[in-house]
Amino acid sequence: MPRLTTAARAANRAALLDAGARAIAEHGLAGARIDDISLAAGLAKGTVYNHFESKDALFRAILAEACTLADGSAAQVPPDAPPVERLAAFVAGNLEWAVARPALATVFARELLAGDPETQAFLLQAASHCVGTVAEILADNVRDDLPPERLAVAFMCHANLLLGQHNATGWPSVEELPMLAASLFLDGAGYSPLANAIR
Amino acid sequence: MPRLTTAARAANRAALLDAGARAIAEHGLAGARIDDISLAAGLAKGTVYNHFESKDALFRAILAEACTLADGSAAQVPPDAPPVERLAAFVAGNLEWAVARPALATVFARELLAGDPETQAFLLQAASHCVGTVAEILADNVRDDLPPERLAVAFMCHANLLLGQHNATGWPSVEELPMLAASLFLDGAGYSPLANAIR
Amino acid sequence: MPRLTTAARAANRAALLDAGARAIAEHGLAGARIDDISLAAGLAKGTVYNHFESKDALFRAILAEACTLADGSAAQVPPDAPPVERLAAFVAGNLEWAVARPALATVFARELLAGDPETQAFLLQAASHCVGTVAEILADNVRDDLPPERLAVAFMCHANLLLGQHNATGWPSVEELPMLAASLFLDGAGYSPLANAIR
Amino acid sequence: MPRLTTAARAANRAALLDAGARAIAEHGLAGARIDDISLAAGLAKGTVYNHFESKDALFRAILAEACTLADGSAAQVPPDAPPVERLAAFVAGNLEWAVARPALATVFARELLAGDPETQAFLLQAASHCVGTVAEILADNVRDDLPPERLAVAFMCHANLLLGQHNATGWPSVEELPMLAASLFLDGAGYSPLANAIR
DNA sequence: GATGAATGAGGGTTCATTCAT
DNA sequence: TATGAATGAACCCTCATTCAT
Repeated sequence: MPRLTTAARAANRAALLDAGARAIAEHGLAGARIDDISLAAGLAKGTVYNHFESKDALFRAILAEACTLADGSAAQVPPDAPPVERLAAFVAGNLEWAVARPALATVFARELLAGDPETQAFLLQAASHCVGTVAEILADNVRDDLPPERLAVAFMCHANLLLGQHNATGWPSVEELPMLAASLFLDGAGYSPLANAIR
Repeated sequence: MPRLTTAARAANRAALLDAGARAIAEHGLAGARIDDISLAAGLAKGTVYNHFESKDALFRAILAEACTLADGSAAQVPPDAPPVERLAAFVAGNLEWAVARPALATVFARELLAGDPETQAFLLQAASHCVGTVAEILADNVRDDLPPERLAVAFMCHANLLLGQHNATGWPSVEELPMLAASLFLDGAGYSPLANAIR
Repeated sequence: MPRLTTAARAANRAALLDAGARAIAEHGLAGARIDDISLAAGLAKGTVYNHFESKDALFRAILAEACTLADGSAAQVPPDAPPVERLAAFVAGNLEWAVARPALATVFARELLAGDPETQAFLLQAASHCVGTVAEILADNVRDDLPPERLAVAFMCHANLLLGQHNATGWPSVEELPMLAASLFLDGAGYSPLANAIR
Repeated sequence: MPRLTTAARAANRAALLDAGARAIAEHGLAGARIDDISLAAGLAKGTVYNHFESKDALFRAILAEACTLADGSAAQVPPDAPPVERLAAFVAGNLEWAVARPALATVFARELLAGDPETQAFLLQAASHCVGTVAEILADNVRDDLPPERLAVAFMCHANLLLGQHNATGWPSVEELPMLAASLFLDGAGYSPLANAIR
């Protein structure tokens, strides 16, 4: 079996993942039809089952791909910088793939925000490096009464909420979004002249 | 000679709304079965359709009920108090029904956070009084670069995220949740000695 | 139980028969809903079952009413007249109620033309006087190779077909329809100068 | 790599059309169950929906098949012959498929005679060649007061009525039916010695 | 007798999954 | 390996009928 076939096979798999993310982003998991996904990928229905055990396995693979991208973004956060800038860099890194693959980002955000517990657990485990990085940023820089790991997830949700705002209304722009997310999270939305002054 | 059992009819409708919220909270809209909902309400399948046009109409009625409860909570926010306390009172008011009817709150939060645009638009319109109250609280107390209406929705999402935390892990407790939500939102998670000092 | 109530009860029954005929004419037996019928009669759903055993019994009662009217028309055919005129008189008599109650006529015609065997048998028995009258007219005036009873039914179908034409297109008019039906049936549509000459 | 079993697929479609015609002839459209139709065709319920959009689309396809057969019969009517014989040939041609597929003929006749206006319009359009042929035969050979197209439909109904007689009672026989239909239609049922003499 | 809410069997339709080619 | 027709369990919804008031 020549390696060209292997490359084509990988391309088919990637096409299915992409088409699946787009269908699920638009119609939800239950509303996305295997038939439509395979057609959008330029393949036949049955081919989906040559690559994935089931619709659910396809869904999981899509989430896993998003987690891999998120983990990759986390790896590029500069180690030595103020917390606000590290958080903003984290958001900016994720924004790169989220802008390139908006459907994938939509699915990822939706499950992170409101997925059932099982799916959320899967995400946290598959994106553990990502969560750990954010938690580490926050660990020494937040109020003592807040557990860092939970805040890390909260921050990711918070950033995704802003991305939803951007997708829906254009505000905030891609350029301002990372710093806005970071500063809103750390300093709040309140009008604090003193806090702003020292920032 | 109209039916005299108007009260019984209303009770049946309420039972269907409650059973529907519970089923949808657990299995999602697509996964909730009309048959199960009616049985959980102690009624037969067909009775659902004496009260609601379709599964989707039932879903909408459930969301509308949540919006009504949210609007009611908003009406009880004290007019003269510091913003943090008004926000906390808003959260506390909603917490009352959210704790009494966790499934309803779950459905409401999920759609507010991650519903499709159509559903989100429905929610904002059905809970417009609620959104308006929060926006009014925030209007004079947030950084100038942030539109109050959007922040109002963001705050509601933010509080629901914390409620999700509470339901999943027990933290934060019902008592501390309102003030935590309000202060996190206004002042951020950052360690700001000066800001904390003046708070 | 006072007799006024009895009259009202009869009126309710008549209203149900009329509404039933209209609903069935428009939507067919399967498509006509008991709910709609009772509402159109100004009554509630359950009342139908105070007057008729079942939907099917209502249907049968509607057909029986049509048969009664048809039998009445047959009774008024003049005994001493040329066959063509007697047939025309038969058609004209039926046209009176058919024009007054088009829905009832539609249901009657449809079942006569294309009802299932059971229903057709019911009609022939319920309208036996009517069929007998036509058969008697035809008995001595048709080709020897044709059985009169079957021709009687054929003639009634034939006349109903023309009524359908009238209802759909306005042609032939109510005035010309009876004689057209009779003459077409007896003399055919062919251009027969000799036959026409002696007619 | 398209499916190679195109022939098998066509056979399945034909089996569904045939089973559908038989079920609808026996129970009516509303009374025919998709489940029974598919089982009678040796297929599973869902397969019906691989071939037809809906029950109604299946019904339409059945009618269309009858119209195609009717059009084919019309094409074989000899061009140069007396009108009576051309009409009889038309009936004989249709009798061939009607005898081979009695259920299909029953459905076709029922809708032609008593279908709702929409269905009748569909039939006339789908069998336009057939109607045109009969109208052309009648055009120069009927009384001046009769529009040929309407008579064409009337003749088809008339012939179907006789076919119904044949199916129900055995009279008239298949052999005598075509000429009886033609002569009854053109010359009527009346005892016209002169007309008969010149025929 | 009239009412209309409740009932639940019944049936049309969907779609994830299988498997012969 | 890719294909796509076949499968059938699952599920929403309809509506004739019942019966407590």
